[in-house]
Amino acid sequence: MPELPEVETLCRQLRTRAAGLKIKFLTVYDAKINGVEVVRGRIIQDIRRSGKTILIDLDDATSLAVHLRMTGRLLWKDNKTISPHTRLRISFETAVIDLVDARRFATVKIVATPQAPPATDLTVHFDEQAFMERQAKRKVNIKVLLMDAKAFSGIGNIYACEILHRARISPTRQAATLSRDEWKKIFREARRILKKAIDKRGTSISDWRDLYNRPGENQHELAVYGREGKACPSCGGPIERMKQGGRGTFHCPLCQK
DNA sequence: AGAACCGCCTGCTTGC
DNA sequence: TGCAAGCAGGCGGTTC
Repeated sequence: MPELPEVETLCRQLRTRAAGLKIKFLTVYDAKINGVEVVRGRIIQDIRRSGKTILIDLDDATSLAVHLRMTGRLLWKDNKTISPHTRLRISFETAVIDLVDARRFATVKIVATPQAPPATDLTVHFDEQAFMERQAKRKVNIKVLLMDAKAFSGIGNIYACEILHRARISPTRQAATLSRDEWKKIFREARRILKKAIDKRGTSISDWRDLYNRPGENQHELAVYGREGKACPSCGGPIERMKQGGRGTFHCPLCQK
C-alpha cells in the first residue's frame, strides 16, 4: 500500500511529467468522488507530498488533494483505454492520468493550497522538540504511535514494522517508556529506511505500482514485514506475527526489546 | 482528553 | 471444485 516512499516516488514522477500542463478536463467514474470537475482549464503549478497526500497545486490558489489509502494507483497513460476500477481521469492534451482503485478507499478533493509542510515528516522537516513534548509520553504502543499521523506523517504498517526492527525495539513497548537514546535510534533508522525505500521506488508487496505501472524494488529489502516464520536477517530466529490495534505486526522477539 | 473501536470497500486466501 | 467466510488496513468518525 502507498506509504511515504511510494507517494514520494509518485510525486517525483508526476512533477517531471505534469508540472506546467493544462488540465483539459476531468472525468469522474465513481459517484463517491464529488465536486472536482471544476479544475478544468487550470494549469498545474507543482506536485508535492504532504504525508501520504499528493497535492497537485493549481494556478488559482487551490490544490487537488489525492489520498490513495490502500489500493489506489495513479497511472500515466498515452493511450485512452480505460482499465477496470478506474475512478477518475485527468486529461491533458496528449495523455491522461488515471486514478485506479479497486477498493474505492482513495479520496480526491479540492483544498486551498497549503503553504507550510507539516513538521511531522522525518524525511523533510521534523520538529523533534514538539514531538518530545506532545507525543513521546503517550500511553500507546510505539507501533501504534509510529502510524499515528499526528506524531509521524507518512508511516504505515510496513515501514512501522521495519523501523522498529532496525531500531531493535519491541512493537509492544509503551511510547512513554522509551529513553532518549531509543527515540534517537527510531528517528535515525526511520530516516534511513524511508530514504532507502524512496531510492528503490517503494515496496511492491501486493498492490503498489509507480506512475508507469512498474513495481518497486524495496520488497527485497524487508526484514520482517510479511515474513512470518522466516529467519530474522539479524539473528536467524523466526519472525513472529501478532495483532495490534486490528493490524498485523511483524517482529523478531529475539532482536527487539 | 486520550485510547480503543468501527466502517468504509473488494480482491484474495482459507476452510469446509 | 465451489462457495462462503475471513482477512487486509488508512483514517475519519464514534464510543468508551
